[in-house]
Amino acid sequence: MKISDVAAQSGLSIDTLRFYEKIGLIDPPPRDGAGRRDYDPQVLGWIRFLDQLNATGMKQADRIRYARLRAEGPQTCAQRREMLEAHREQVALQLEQVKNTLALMDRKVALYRDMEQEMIENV
Amino acid sequence: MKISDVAAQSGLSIDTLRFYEKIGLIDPPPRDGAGRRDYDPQVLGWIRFLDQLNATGMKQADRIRYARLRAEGPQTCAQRREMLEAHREQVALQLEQVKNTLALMDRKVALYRDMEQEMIENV
DNA sequence: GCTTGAGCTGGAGTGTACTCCAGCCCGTAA
DNA sequence: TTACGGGCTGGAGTACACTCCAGCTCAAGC
Repeated sequence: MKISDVAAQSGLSIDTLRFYEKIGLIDPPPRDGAGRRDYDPQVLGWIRFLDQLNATGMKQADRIRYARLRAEGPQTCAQRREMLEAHREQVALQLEQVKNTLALMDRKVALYRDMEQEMIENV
Repeated sequence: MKISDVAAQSGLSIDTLRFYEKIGLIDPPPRDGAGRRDYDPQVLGWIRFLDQLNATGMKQADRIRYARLRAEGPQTCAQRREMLEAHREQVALQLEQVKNTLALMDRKVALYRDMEQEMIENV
């Protein structure tokens, strides 16, 4: 796959893909005869996972650390598992917080509706 | 309340409190005889709400817009409600994503455990 | 065979959200 | 009465995560 295809299918920009490669989040792909990156489509799954870690607030530095362990091969399973378990706890807390905020916003919206209603009645 | 008390109880730093005031997220509190900020404890509730908007990904610019509407008084209820409803949708999507990621991480952790077990057996 | 477009590199620039600092003032405790 | 500790201001600095740019190469279509 060309870099433009990966960009289109992953939602990352071409610049971001190269940036991720530079900082070690994505393995440098092989190059074609003209020196252009030629990605294995499997990279899409990895990018999706990186996005999910990102969206749940994992820091770049930690994602890089995870990516490096992953690149080292199966002997780093235990460390990767520990990282995921630690992040899992963060995400679980986040889930509670997001639920609370959702409920709070629903209450506030209802409150504002009441206030609007009252203002109409008091004309 | 002194600024140090608000900082201690809100979890924000003193610098951040002054910064929030500067950009319009927090109303400028009255000053004591020596020119020091003297906060109404109610600000704590407002800061907690700001934190929740923050933690659910609302942009600074939008939080400022909301704060400005709030400062304008009850006639801005409808606009604030609209903002909250829009953000509510974002948060609901986020909730789904966080749930998915949590499930994915659980699967991955289980997978890594299996792999570790297998590596032990294959010694 | 020349133009066009995609991709390449290294490095500079951007936006967001703080965070820190110098140099000042003021009120309380020793 | 002087030495602290806490607070003040305006402005500079930082961290993170991209994003953009100049100037180049290469391959393919006309």
